[in-house]
Amino acid sequence: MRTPDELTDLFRASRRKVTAQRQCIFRILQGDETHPSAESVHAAASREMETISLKTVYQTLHDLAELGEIAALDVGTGMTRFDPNVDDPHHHLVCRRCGSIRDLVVDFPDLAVPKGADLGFEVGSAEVVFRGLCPSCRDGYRAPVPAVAAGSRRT
Amino acid sequence: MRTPDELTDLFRASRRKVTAQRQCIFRILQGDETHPSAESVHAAASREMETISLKTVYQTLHDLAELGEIAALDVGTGMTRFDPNVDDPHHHLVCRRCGSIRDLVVDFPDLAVPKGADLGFEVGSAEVVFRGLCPSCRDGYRAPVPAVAAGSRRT
DNA sequence: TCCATATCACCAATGATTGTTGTTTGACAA
DNA sequence: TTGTCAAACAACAATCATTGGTGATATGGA
Repeated sequence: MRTPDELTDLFRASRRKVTAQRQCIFRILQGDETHPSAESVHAAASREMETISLKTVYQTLHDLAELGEIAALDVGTGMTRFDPNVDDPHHHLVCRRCGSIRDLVVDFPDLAVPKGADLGFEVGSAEVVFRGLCPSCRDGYRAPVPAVAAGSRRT
Repeated sequence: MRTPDELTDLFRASRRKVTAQRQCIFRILQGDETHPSAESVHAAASREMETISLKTVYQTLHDLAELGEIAALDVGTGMTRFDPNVDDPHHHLVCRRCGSIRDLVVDFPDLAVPKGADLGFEVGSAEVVFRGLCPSCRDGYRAPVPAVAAGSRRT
């Protein structure tokens, strides 16, 4: 993701308006490696702007995703997670207890659909999700698992 | 997944009851390679049993997943998809237009988190999702995209 | 500064999934 | 076969993440 200032220009160039709320969200995402949900971003933004609405946060996150400045991930934690790191290709480690996500910047050279095995699919991209336990959860720390969508029961 | 008869025994052995509804679901899943959603299974079951409730379908699918007889997948199509093929390890091809899923039985030997790169994570499993267009969608066929969860807008 | 329009905050709606409740039914033993 | 009881059923309401209206406000180029 670019800097808040660059994003300001980018938004104006794409006929989008730059509001105080959006700049606040830009700043929050800047350097955030926690792969926050919309809700998390809203919580952080609310600390700076009491009245910012969740809808505004969703809107801005979608705009950023549309511009390719952040990536929207669905790794089965019940909420869409947003990843400001779109500059170097990477995969993800997902904690199956608390849902925390870490980037894994490793290239798997042979990760491609073998010729003839694609069943006619026109394959565009590959994502790898490693599931396991994050250091905290592995060490038996029982943090309250963040509220998770009704339907995201994992096995 | 085992045969309906074997599943009957397995359910009894695990103190679960075997009802007509459950056996109907066993039969529907048997050999199904479409990675159906709970809703799809319910639609198929309704053809045999008018009054079967969606809740019952969810319950049985969860039981089967708990027993390891089917796998619950979240590949970002907005609904949990269920995969009766748990016997040979495989990955998935997901159509980004219509959400159809195909198995890809290919082993990627170097697919592992390199030592030292795991950030303290205790990694248990790896899933690969290839995204692209299925043959129908690639050929320009514009099937009505199945209704998708509100929050599953993909970029 | 002014205007067209994007964005805001608030509230209601949506869709997948789960909780609740009162009734039915499978499993197992007498 | 029948009695018993917990498990499972169907119907309905609730939940959670996310999105759709709507009237008011603020942005950015002229």
